[in-house]
Amino acid sequence: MRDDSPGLFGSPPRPRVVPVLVPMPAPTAYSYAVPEGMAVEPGSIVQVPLGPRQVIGVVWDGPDAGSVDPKKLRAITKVFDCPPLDRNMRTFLDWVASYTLSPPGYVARMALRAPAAFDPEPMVEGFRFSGIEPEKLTPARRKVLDLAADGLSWTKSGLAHASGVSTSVIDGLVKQGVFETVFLPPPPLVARPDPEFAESRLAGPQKDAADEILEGVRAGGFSVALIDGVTGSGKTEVYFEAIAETLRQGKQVLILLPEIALTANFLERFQDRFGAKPGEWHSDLATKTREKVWRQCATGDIRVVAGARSALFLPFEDLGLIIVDEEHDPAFKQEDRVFYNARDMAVVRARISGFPVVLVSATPSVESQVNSQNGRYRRIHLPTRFAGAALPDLHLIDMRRHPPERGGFISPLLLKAVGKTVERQEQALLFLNRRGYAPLTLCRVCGHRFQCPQCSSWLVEHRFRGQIQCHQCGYAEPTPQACPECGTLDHLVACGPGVERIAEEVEKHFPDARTLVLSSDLGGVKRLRLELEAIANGEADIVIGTQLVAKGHNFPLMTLVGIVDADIGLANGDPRAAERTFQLLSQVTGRAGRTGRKSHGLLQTFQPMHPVMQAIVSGDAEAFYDREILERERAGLPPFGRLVSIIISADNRIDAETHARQLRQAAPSESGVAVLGPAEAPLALIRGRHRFRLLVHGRRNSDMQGFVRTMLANGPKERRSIQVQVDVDPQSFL
DNA sequence: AGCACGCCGACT
DNA sequence: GTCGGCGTGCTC
Repeated sequence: MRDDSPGLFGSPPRPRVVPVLVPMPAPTAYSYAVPEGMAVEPGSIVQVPLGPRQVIGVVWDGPDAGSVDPKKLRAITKVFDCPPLDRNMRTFLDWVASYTLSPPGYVARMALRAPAAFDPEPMVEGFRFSGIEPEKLTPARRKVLDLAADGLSWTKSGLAHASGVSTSVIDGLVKQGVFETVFLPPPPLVARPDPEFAESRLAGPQKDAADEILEGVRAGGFSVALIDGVTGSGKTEVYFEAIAETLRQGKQVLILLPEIALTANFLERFQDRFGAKPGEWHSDLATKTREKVWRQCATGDIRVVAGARSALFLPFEDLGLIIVDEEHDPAFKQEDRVFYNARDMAVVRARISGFPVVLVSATPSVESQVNSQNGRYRRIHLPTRFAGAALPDLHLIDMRRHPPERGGFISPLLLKAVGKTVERQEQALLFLNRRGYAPLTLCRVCGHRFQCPQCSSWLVEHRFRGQIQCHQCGYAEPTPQACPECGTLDHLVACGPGVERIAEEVEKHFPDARTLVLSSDLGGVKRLRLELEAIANGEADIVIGTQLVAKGHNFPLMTLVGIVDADIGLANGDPRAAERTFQLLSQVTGRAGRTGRKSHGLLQTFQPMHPVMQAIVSGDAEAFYDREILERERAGLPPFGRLVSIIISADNRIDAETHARQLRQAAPSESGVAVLGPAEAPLALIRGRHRFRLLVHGRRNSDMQGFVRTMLANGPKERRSIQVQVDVDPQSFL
């Protein structure tokens, strides 16, 4: 119990009260009392009581609002022995909360995603030669003592291993007092990368590009560079030099990669240059490792982290550079809870802390293109491939003029090209971004379509597995023989192609060729690895692959890339459809042409005049971007406008949440949707520098309507809801 | 987010 | 008569 005896002047001593962010959707920090003798400061990571349980929170900035009923006030349970989140980190978290319209407690929680990392790692038990000779010196004991005679400390297993004896030998020596127990700091997770480990082999344009980036790194302070260049132009080698320079300055480095690109291949390349692996951070890290990485980032033991988007919220001790590789990749966007794009938030974190960011992509996002055109980002262009590897020759196949034979999906032109490639004993890649056998199955008798019982999207037949699967929620069942609607047997018909169906067609035409399907659903990572290796060793002639072939894997023997349906994704209502298609097709066709031999790309399309198709075959990316930028500007889409809907929930939270979910799914991808209570709404509206329109939920919304009318020019729209659209200048994150 | 509480429909 | 679904309110 607290001391509540009267103070010197008669009034009870008031406990110190501090704001604490707790993992809850509350609009502001909660207030907690600091027990006598407990030392906390802004950024301290603490445990506090919240309702019936204990939660992790962070002491926040500013004086406590003092508005909480003192009777409600509870005390902080404990402070963790852990570096507090620094001022810049706190500013960053506040900024992200405000920009994404998210509760600050949720954003803070993203920085505290390591359950038991907040207390120091336990010391490791070790042993040191005490100077006392053993009574009996056996050969095994001799070996151990030879190693440990210098008085350095060893772990038990380390010493046993190094001297080639079993641990019981050590146990015996410890018992006799030959070794004394010491406690060692836990070993670092990864070794320190050495900027001088391997000499940089850059020359020509790569060298110039690296020099230009180094200039920014040496100058210090905030800057953004955008490196662009085709696959194989040496982008990674160039940014490795920026990392080396930052390490020389004694600062930490973060490399953000799309989840899938965090491959062994990348880690090896890093190790070849720096002599050690970077720390890794991604969603399927073991809890223990996760905690170690978090902790060692905070203490500075880890100098470089390569991670997925959530690594942006690690509490680095002294971060000095962020690299965002494949910056255009949609995987940088988080679309649940806190909606953010890690690429943009990386720029914000760098601006707040005052250090450089390097964005990297062969096919930059339209946003970054705009930012580099208007001078916000420094553009660094790598014009050529390494070692003279040529880009493939690209051509369109007009599917209206060269249709496939009945029941097929590959035009005679593409089949011919595949045939020739196989004859020359080279490899061909057929790309189709559709898993399974057919995207839709229906009954020829009654027209029944197989739909997911859980989420109502189409069930996709997977013939290899004998299943029909939902690609939305993962639901699966064995492929039925009879129609569940009318019961007719054997009248189910597959509509449209998937990779399995393309494989079937290929095997029909080239029965002697070795055909391989690469798809994320066919076996785990291990199998995929083996298959990629087999392809590199020339153990396949024709590879049929989904999206995953676009991501960073190289196929040195590939001389033909055929895009089965280049038009997929052009007409799906996403305002980024054209951009995505452009990026995907560029990445896939970039897989070929690293052999030194002549290579080709053939794109099957029904829209040969479409600007995306034209830009791809002509290699004129600028033309595509210029056009896309104009269209976006005209439509007020990102990067020129951001749609933010604020839903004010008066008395029906469930409806409002459902509505919010719908809006999030339907709206352009950079939009924000916030659900607020009536009390919070005015605050949010005034705080933001937004222009907007509103959506109010609830039956009792007359008071809301009055509020909205005075707040905004346009009043209530529908009976129960008023939409507020907030257009935020997306550049305001700078 | 989690948890308790209170309100209505369907059952041992 | 209760069990349990869902909707609502509260947590410093």
